[in-house]
Amino acid sequence: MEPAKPQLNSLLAKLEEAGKRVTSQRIAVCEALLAHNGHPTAAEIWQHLQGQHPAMSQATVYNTLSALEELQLIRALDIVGENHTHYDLCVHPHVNVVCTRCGTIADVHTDTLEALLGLVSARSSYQLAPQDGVIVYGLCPACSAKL
Amino acid sequence: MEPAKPQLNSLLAKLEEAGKRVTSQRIAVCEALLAHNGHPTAAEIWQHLQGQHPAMSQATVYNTLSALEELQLIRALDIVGENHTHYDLCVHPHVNVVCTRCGTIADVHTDTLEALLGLVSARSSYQLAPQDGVIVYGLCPACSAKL
DNA sequence: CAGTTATTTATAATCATTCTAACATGATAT
DNA sequence: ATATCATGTTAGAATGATTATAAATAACTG
Ligand SMILES: [Mn+2]
Ligand SMILES: [Mn+2]
Ligand SMILES: [Zn+2]
Ligand SMILES: [Zn+2]
Repeated sequence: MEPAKPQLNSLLAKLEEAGKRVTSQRIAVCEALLAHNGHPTAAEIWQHLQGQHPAMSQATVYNTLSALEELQLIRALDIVGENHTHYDLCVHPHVNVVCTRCGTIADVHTDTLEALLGLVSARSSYQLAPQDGVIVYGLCPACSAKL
Repeated sequence: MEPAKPQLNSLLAKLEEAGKRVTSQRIAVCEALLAHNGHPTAAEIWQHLQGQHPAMSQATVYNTLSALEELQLIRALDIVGENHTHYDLCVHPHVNVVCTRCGTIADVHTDTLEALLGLVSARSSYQLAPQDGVIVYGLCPACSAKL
């Protein structure tokens, strides 16, 4: 049900298509995004790159993530209670379920979300972005058990 | 369709019930929240109170909002691209539609959201908070027209 | 009232993110 | 190729919302 993970080549192709240069730093950030299977933060990407690209500046990570976000190749998730922005490689609309205790994020893919977005667009007259996802909050099974 | 705005007395009663003292500062913050019909930030609340309560510290506004949030009397909204947290007095699950150009927030109340949340809870096994709402992003009619 | 605790205040500290300016790199045009 | 120009990278400084601290104040208890 859930869409296939994007390929490195397609990310780089779209960067180039947008007139951005495909630098070694941008390739590395894209690779790190693909390597992380969840919803990484800028700091996590930067840390992950310290081994292979020790000269990489944090600003470059931030700049690259911003560029990818503007091209709608990734999505920024601002999560209440966390001070780092998380990024989502999956730009197909889906629900991100965040545990308010431990921060674990689960993805739920369902066409009920698309139904909701259609309804919201019609009712509000807002033009929604085609890859709008949502965040909901709760307790993950492990944290629920611990209470 | 949308639930009635909460009363000042009910907010204060729940604070007291939770063992919190009902101070003049907390009353003022609650009043300011009720007076603002939208989704105010801490800074907006504090500015609004400058006239009547010029000695009110920003920390008190932050502390009061945190207390109200913990008691689930208000909800924090972290919006991508804005650096201030917004607060929502309406804790009935609904969709907050944010304009990515001008920041205007519209509310959409629909039971499709509750259907979605039920489905998400079942599929993810997370225990969702009873007043979980969501945020979606788009262009408001006015901003759409300007492009 | 006196004793205890919660709250408020002013201020400083935190820290994720953005800005700056110098340098490096890649593309383009002679 | 070499010069020129635009774009990207870097280290470090600046920003600014939020949080922490510690002293002063206000509310509750008996
Ligand atoms: Mn996701
Ligand atoms: Mn709302
Ligand atoms: Zn958890
Ligand atoms: Zn707008």
